[in-house]
Amino acid sequence: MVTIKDIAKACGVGVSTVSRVLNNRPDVSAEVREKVLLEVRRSGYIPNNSARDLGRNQGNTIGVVVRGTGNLFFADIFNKMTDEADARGFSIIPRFISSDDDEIQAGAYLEREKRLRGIIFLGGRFDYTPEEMSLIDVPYVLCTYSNEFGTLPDEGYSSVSIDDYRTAAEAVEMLIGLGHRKIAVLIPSISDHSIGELRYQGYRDALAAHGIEMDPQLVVKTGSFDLDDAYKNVKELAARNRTFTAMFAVSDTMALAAMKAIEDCGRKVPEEVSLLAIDGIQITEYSRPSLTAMVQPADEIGRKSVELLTDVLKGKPHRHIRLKTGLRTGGSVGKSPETTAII
Amino acid sequence: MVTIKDIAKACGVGVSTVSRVLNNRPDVSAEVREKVLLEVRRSGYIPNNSARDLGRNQGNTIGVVVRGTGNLFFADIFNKMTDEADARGFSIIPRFISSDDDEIQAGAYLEREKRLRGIIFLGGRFDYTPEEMSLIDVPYVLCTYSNEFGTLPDEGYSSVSIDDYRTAAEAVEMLIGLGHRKIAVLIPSISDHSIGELRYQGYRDALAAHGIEMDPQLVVKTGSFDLDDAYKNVKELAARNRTFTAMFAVSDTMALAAMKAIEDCGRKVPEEVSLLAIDGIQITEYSRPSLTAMVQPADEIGRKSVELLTDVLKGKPHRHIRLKTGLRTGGSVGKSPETTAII
DNA sequence: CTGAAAGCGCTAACAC
DNA sequence: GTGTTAGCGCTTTCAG
Repeated sequence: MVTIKDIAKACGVGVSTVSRVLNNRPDVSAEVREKVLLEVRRSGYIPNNSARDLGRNQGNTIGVVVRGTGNLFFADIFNKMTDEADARGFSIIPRFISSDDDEIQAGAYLEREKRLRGIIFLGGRFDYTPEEMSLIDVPYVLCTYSNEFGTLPDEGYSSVSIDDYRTAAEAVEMLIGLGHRKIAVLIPSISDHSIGELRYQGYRDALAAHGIEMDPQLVVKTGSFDLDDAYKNVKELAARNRTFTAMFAVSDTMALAAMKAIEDCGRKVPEEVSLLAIDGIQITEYSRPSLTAMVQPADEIGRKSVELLTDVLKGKPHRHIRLKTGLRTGGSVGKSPETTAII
Repeated sequence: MVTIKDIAKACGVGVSTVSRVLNNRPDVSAEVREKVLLEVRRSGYIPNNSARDLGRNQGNTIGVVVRGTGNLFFADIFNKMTDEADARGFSIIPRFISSDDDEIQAGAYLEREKRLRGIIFLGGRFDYTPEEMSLIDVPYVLCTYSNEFGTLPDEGYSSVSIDDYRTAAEAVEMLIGLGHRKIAVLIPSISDHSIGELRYQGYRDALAAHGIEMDPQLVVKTGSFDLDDAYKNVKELAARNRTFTAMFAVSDTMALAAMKAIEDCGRKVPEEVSLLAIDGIQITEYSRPSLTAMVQPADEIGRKSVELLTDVLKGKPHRHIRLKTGLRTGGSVGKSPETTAII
């Protein structure tokens, strides 16, 4: 194996000079730099990352803790993160944990084990406290969520997310605009201080703003993002309650399960029940009818997360980015059948 | 930061003893081991990976080159790989490349840059030659595919895959058994020396074995695994050809797009057209009708890939594992309408 | 600008 | 069994 010493010897310079060249340090004469670079290329030398990391007592590794396995939306984001990290000279080490596990614990462990420079939390709770986060000693960014229910100072972390509350409210308002009054909501939990809670609030407030009384019967809490749970719960609702004409689902894939459940109960989407969701991953465009969704810009979320983190690593201050969602018009949303009847 | 020296000092032993305990070496007395372990836990000490790697002159990193971004099936597998790697004390560094990129090139670069111990190729071509693979200097395993069209010696690499040819043939035979004769196939390419080609051969041979002449019109080549391409191509076929009563898709998600295309052309699944695919990811169970599929054991594929690689790293010989697929009965497959008519 | 030398934290002989 | 010590390959003072 060719090491920095070999390069130094071959060029008749000291190792520190080679090190300087390798790290683009300015204090090397042009000709020496040229010679070293040439030898590096000739010999196919690639610096040993472990030695580097050990030497400067830090790596170029970013940990990504993905909470919620099987989340197809996260897969897209994660992909883009690795691309962006590569482009910026960082490696990404992923850790997938289930929604039941503690992401902070996982992150803290990963940080020490792998000497991370920073951590990106992809999916998680909104209620961290400074005490809790003190376990994490490197900069971190919350991805797809923020700290709405917690007490973290803004300047202590970065975040990239959509405005969950607003997006949900807009979605529900769109349904209201189409004449829907009995609007169900499909959600893992309304009080877990997680993304679902925020979207639930958007739903609740949108109804209230339009003078619509909320029917607790129509709040379907599944306990998870799992499709099977979504299907079961919606089927149960649809079987015993035929009043609702629309449903707002906090996730794309849950909406797909809901669509099946609703149709399996003999009700048509969108003629009898409209279905609207947040996320907008590609495959839900191919349901029948294709799912209407508030699309999160997955690529941008992934890229921005890495950008923010590396910026902080370079000394820039923490930032909080809110990305816009776009409406993907599908065929799952229509006017309320009751409206139509009245007309 | 707490280091191995701190532990040693606190326990009144030498660093090598601590090292031995940390590495589960047998030559340490039970009581010393106990004491060290206790102090490790008390202090929250976590070994520095870089130093470890440098010390033993090798990392514990496995590279995973994922070819084909957006492949939902791969996401599942990749997940499980990281779990298994963690459990075995390895980290995984992923690299996602598009189907147009060269996975060997990507792997070779990753190997040198990150000092990989081994590489897992998730998705790729089947026609590698030894010359080509000589770029890769560490053990590697081909995941979800093998070297059917190439010239690699079996003992030079590992692989984990299903029997693509057999699985495809079985799928088509199942359709034939239900009276179907005009069976279309949906596939990226029939001659790219990739997974599709193998499955195409299974399709072709199954037809031949049952004396059914293949209709070239019914071979839909999309050029990619992309859903949009699948939709467009199937729609085109369905618009001008109403003879086929069944379609075999080489991937789940393509099948979903096909289902939509077929129904958008006014034909019913499964009454008029049966649809059968390979992969079996969860979400395709929630199409309407739910997709019937030959399910690949994603979890096992992921875990076995890592197991095989780490085994080889321990000195064991390369192995080739063929995992069984299981039929997931959905609602997208039925008897041929022509059969029914005859009865 | 450049080189010598002292670590970074751990592993692995080697001696006891 | 256990401690001592010499590296692993690189970064980074510190002189010059």
